[in-house]
Amino acid sequence: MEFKAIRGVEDILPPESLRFEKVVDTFKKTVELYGFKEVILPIFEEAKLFSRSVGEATDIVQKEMYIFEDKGGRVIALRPEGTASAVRAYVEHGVFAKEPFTKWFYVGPMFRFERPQAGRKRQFFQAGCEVFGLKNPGADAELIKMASEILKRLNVNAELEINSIGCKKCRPEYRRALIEFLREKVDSLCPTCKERLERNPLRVLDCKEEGCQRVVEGAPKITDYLCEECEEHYKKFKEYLNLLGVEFKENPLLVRGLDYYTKTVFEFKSSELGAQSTVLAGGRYDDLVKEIGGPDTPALGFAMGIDRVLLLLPEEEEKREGVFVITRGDEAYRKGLEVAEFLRSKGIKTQIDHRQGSFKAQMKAADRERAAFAVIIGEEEVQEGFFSLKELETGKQERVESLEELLGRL
RNA sequence: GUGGGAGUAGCUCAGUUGGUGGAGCGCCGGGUUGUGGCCCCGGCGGUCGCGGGUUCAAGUCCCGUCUCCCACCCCA
Repeated sequence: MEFKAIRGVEDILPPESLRFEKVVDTFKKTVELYGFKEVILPIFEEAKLFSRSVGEATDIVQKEMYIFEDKGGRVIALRPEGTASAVRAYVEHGVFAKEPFTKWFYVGPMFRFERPQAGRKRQFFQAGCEVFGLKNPGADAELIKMASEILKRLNVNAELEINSIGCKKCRPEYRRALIEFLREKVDSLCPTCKERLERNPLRVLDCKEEGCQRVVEGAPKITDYLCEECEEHYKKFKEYLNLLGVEFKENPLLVRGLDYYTKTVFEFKSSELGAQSTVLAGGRYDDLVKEIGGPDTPALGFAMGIDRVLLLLPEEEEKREGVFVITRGDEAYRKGLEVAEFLRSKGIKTQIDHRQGSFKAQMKAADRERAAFAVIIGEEEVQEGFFSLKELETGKQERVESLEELLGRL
């Protein structure tokens, strides 16, 4: 085969595409219930936007971005995530000046140059939400409640883990304490963690290496180092989660891979997914809007991995719907074309068999297309001026005299 | 980027010590000159991922390469 989709990029054909749409539709309907409105954001941005927001030191920026120079000499990156663009748009259009708080959602492809695996493609799809202008812990709790509602409606079982990673006031102190602790045990750490120690010590906390995990068990906990404001926020946040009936597990080792997070972080994980188990995750990022050039504005959000949700969705049988028109002979075919258009004009999904094969072949097609009814027009029907209407589920067939009567029977 | 497994019909997979490639499902047709699903019969369908090598002879052995899967890593 000469042409193939490139590595890590895949086509989504029917019926999979129908399930994809169902996931997006469920997401949209749920978040709209909470007052979120859609933003449609560009797929590429100035590369600098991502190094600034996601973090210069992160793997996403260091080795996973698709970067190229356009013909105008601009350094462009395909977006590896959605939050950076949302924040940029929020600042660029002065949205903060128009409304006290903002709730946005977006859906679309993201790009990361990684080794492909199930649940990890180079082009993958996220549906995400962002909230700007709310510092209240109730907003955190409601956002997570909404996220759990989306998953529930999709019948996805996932466990929620939460943590607080503090703010720019208290995190540096914890960071110092952690580095100090880890330096003493440096010999027991894996090679990657030895490197992480100085540059990004929090990442050592969720290393899977057994030796590192044993070290981490005795390490200082971020939650013991939170400043008064962060501690109060975390406490209230948990209270509201309980109030809203959201089950969660506190995980003091939960840190996120992107630099912009502050205070609340959370992750929904599924045990049915193997290594790529995170289905939906996010957190608060109170400093990012200012970092991108806007006013000091608290914010929070999450993204859901649509491809991963799709892996968890059961395949279901397609429901019978609509009409399939079967004809025999030229005059009947002409009549059939008219009937099909008539039914469509009344909002009824209708197909007609253009192949002019045997009744048997056409009936088979009607069944395969999962039509609810077959309208049969043959010689007899043309001569006497009626239609035969067959209900495919039951096999019952009846004589229908007019288009109006046909419509009434469907 | 590292380590491991796998690529044979549209799909799921057999294929022995190297000797002219099979099944089930699906698709098309017939059994029913006007009727789907169940059953029976027949048919279409293959560059054995790709390239090279060994051999009289390669799906099978060797080398390279691409893709998928698993783990590391990363993350939604």
